[in-house]
Amino acid sequence: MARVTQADVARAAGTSMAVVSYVINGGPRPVAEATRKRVLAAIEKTGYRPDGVARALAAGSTFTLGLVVPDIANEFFAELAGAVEQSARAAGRTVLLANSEGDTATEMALLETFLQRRIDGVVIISQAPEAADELLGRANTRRVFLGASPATGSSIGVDNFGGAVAATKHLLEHGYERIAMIAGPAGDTVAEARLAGWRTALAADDTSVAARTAARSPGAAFVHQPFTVDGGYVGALELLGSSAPPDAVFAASDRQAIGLLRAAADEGLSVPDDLAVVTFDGSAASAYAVPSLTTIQQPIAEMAELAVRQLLDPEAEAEPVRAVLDVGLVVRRSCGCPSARH
Amino acid sequence: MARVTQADVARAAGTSMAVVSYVINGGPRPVAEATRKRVLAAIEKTGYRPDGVARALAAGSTFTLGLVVPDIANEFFAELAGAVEQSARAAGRTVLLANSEGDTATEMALLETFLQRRIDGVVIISQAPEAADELLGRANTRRVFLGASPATGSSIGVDNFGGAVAATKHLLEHGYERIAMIAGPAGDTVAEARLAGWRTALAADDTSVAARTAARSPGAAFVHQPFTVDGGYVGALELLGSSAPPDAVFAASDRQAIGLLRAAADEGLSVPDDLAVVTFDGSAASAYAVPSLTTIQQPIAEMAELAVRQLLDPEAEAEPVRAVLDVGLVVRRSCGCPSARH
DNA sequence: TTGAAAGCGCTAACAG
DNA sequence: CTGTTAGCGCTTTCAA
Repeated sequence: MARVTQADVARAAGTSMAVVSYVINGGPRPVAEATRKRVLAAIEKTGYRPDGVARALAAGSTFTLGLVVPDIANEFFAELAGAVEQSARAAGRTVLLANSEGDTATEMALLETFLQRRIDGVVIISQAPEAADELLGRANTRRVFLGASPATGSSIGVDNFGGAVAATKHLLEHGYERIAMIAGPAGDTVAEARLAGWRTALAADDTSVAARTAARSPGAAFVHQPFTVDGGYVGALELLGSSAPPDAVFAASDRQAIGLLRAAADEGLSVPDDLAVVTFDGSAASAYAVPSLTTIQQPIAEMAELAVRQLLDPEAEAEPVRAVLDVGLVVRRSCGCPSARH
Repeated sequence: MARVTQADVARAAGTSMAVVSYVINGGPRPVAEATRKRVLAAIEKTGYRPDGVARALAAGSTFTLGLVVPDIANEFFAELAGAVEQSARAAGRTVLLANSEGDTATEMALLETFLQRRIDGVVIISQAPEAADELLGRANTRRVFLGASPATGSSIGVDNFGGAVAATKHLLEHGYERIAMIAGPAGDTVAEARLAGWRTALAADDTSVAARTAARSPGAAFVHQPFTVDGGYVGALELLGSSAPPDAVFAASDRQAIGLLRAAADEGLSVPDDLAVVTFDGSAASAYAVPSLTTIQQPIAEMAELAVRQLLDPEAEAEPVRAVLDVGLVVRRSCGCPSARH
């Protein structure tokens, strides 16, 4: 009933612990084929299971990656977490998941416990990139930031500005004239980039009333709201209740768009007929919504894969990635495109 | 730059490693207040961070819990994962999250890596409860099953049967006569319990056409589908396309209900006017859907809390919990209740 | 109340 | 190619 250790296996195989270790790890010394077979048989026979903790202590690696997200119940982060876990698993690593709840102090506390557990690296969607980077740097721990990132070091993001421009342009091409925006929290880098994209696209389109409106009273046509369903709901009500309600809205995230849909329904507005919507993220929820949401799709799997590779690749140690991935417009129903499936 | 160890702290405090350990862990031996202060100061000064791996090896506990869910991108599981993580964190534990992808082999492999990492216990939503229980039992690892569970051991579930009865009854009270069901996968215990509840409620209501229909051709009024949005979509199309389409549907999960909503929209059916819907789970998505979904609410936080407590409580070791928690009907718009908010 | 030292189970020099 | 052994950093027994 006691735990089977490497020593037991060695005894059963009539060899030494070192050799057992070599066959398990495929190195660092070669082992004769016959010996290898005997060891494997002994492992089988004894039901030996390597002790990851002891191995981590001796080898100096836990084979574990940490992932910090603001909110795992947010489908976008849930999908990302799933993708990271998959990439990590493919690389023989396990992932420790933590929720910062969008709170800086919690985030730092989580990183602290990660460090205590000696994770090999962390993927983080940070609320305070500089502070997080500094802490991890001091602990000499590899890290890659998704979204908001510190001035230096590895980060993977998407072209938030370009995506927002594309989204807004699409709405403009539909002929909508009062294109409002539900933006993310003020000060958030990602949110600001999307907001800037929307502004830029409108400004470039001098025929639109929206452009003139935005230019004259830049505060009128958008609202800052958290990246939540509720944020989208509240923001939408505000926009729709204004003296000059929009005929289209660009929501900075799928979560907000879901809230916007709910608000439109409450106001008796039909989407896209009375109000067109384009959003940002491309989580599965955007496809399932009624009506389905035209959205700027983030390459989730690619981001996850890239992040994990950067963390694990010994070569990559020296030179950080500063990736800005492309996003694509996925046309569905909510923008009013007649040809869209669903 | 090298790692600060307990020995460094001991040196800085002018004491021994043992004493440092005592103050960090608050035992098992008492420490003079003055010494304690010196040690604390030394920890501060050196920037010492305990090594969780070494501690785990020496103490025999990793302070880590494992959680296995079928699919983290499913909002219900995501919410559950969030709740488990929160409960675990409150108890000073970290959680290792893994996705079985609904696959038995993957599930077993994940449990195997958990065991290697010597997690202190696991919370699992299993595809193969008996096999999982056997594996964990052999490894002497504490576990609690959520949903499907083995014949013995700790499990926490909800009253699936009762909830389904309540959901169906509610539809019956509305006066709907052809109440169909999108059931979960055939053979799944949870799915079968919900299906049985629906059947029972219909059978008890001898005035309804649905009851007669179900009694005469039990295969006609329900379809087995996976617990996914797509499953709901496909199932709904099948039901709606039948020669005697339903005027109400009970979906076995929120995910399926989302798909059902989409299918209804595609068919030009308005919910709840043309088709009433009640679902099961009560994830946040059910509240955000348009129309908002009347649902059987599972007590997610309570389940998580109970599970973590059972895993950690030394007393609980001997006697397993076999909890069946109550569920409640949350009335929203999709069932046709006029008074419902949204 | 404190300290010395024996492990926890494994990896990887190093020596053969 | 194989074996011996010194740690990895911490907890805890045991003796002082």
